[in-house]
Amino acid sequence: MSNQGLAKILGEMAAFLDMKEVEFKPRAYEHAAFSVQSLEEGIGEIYKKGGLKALEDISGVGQGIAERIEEYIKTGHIKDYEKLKKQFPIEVEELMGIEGVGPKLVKKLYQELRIKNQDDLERAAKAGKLRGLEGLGEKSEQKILKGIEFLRQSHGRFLLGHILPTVRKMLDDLRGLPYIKRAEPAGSIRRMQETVGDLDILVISDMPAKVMDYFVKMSEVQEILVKGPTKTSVRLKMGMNADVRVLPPESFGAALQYFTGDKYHNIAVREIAIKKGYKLNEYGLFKSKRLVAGKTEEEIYKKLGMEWMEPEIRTNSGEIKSSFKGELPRLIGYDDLRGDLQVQTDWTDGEHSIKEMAEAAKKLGLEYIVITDHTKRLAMAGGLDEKKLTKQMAEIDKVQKQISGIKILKGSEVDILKDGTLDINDEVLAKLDVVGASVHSNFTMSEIEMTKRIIRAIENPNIDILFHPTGRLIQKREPYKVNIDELIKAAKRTKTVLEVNAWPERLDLKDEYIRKAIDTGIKLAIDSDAHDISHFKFLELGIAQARRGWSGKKDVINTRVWREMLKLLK
DNA sequence: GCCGTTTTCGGCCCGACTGTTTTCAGTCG
Repeated sequence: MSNQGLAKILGEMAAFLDMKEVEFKPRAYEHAAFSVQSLEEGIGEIYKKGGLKALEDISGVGQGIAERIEEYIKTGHIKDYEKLKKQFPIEVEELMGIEGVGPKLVKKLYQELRIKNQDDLERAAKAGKLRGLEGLGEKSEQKILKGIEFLRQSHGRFLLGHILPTVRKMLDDLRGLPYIKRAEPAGSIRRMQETVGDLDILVISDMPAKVMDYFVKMSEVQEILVKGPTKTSVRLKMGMNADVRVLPPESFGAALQYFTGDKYHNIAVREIAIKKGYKLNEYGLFKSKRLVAGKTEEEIYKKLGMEWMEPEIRTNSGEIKSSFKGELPRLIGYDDLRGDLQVQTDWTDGEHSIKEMAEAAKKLGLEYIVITDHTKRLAMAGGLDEKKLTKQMAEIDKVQKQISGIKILKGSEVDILKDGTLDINDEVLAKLDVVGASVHSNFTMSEIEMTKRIIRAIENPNIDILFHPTGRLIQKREPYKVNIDELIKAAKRTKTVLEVNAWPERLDLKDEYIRKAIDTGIKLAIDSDAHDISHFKFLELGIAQARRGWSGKKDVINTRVWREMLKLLK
């Protein structure tokens, strides 16, 4: 039993109900599936702790779906699901994953051609069997084959840190054109989500046709998917899809609003608009046919009785309520960091010397860095032992004398051993300015053991920060099993800072945990984990992560000058 | 089936583009 498994069943039920042309229920099951998918806690745990009531507290889960989830937890099956599956013995999610294939087509394909999965569909399309069906021609066949091909070679979503440079280059190019007055990214990129499905660009121009012609010929573009006067979609060479929409200036704020919030934020805002007697779309906020707001996002939110809110928090997770109350958080700004508390050098697995790293950090406007090379258990990285660490402290003193305008603090990324002890003795740790601790081994322990292990480590009075607290690598490695509530409690009790590691694959803590941590009153550190002079730029991603977790400047210790920052450590 | 900044009943987001159609259904975001 798993959240993923349950979410898949609920998602399939939504699709089956769509195929049966049942009204409204498909959306309800879809919503529930999405919520279950993004749950932090195991569904079994939630049920064990709070029963049916706790299940109903999940967004989009009411009495009916809660009972079916209970049935799933207790028996491993959902009868209603199995009934539907019997009617349609189809890999419905697999089929609908193909671009251009929806529930109606799946139904037709099954009823007419007994197509049950992607392989069946590919075979039928290649054999030219689809074109005979009502409403389908040769082009549909080709489109489906292309969609299957794309699905095979793409891994779906892209890491924000990997695509951001390309996106910014494209935006710069567009902004350089004389007939483009403004070009802004929207969607998950504007929200700075950790992964991005596609790129949405909004443009103001009097010459939409020229914009579209230019756009589809950009060097990043591989092929055109859709080309119209206001909307064009392409596939980029990097594998991601990109959309451009051209809008009149009086609608630009409305379009930004419309295309920035995630689906659930948008639905919620549009419903509020309806209740207040308006209609909200990408062209503006309308009272009957009259445009009442649209030029800026601010005026739209204001007309609806809300305050403008930062894109990063538009996920319908409390921001709308806060906005009505005028209690939106003041998020940490992208220029607020003064230092970086995790930096590796060529003393272990970094590329550059202490001096080179310090100079690069200074160039980026940082006031201080902490040198935190690995310790001896990480033999692979040439981890330092007590003797070498002591030697490095002397070296830092030496380098500090050669460089001004940046403070180099002494630190370490100490390994947390299997039993929660550390691989460097307390006497040496006590001499360092900042000590971070990390788990780099034995990832597969039970949750109880892992939680105990980490808590034991942070109980050490020398450990100031827990680095990359859950150990996940996005799309590569699951976080190790650790009870985050227990960990947060222990961090609070021991005054341990939790890291928001800004490495594109890590972004660890994740946003929900950041919110939990700061609600508990825990301080955070946003670190680049730089192993190279080019890695300090990752700090932006860490700040974005912190913003999505609603953190303010005051929650992050490295927004302070270094002397003040040190005072916040144990 | 869910849900409540007018609701515990009566609603449920909205428009662009495509392919196959002579007026629209399906899909997408």
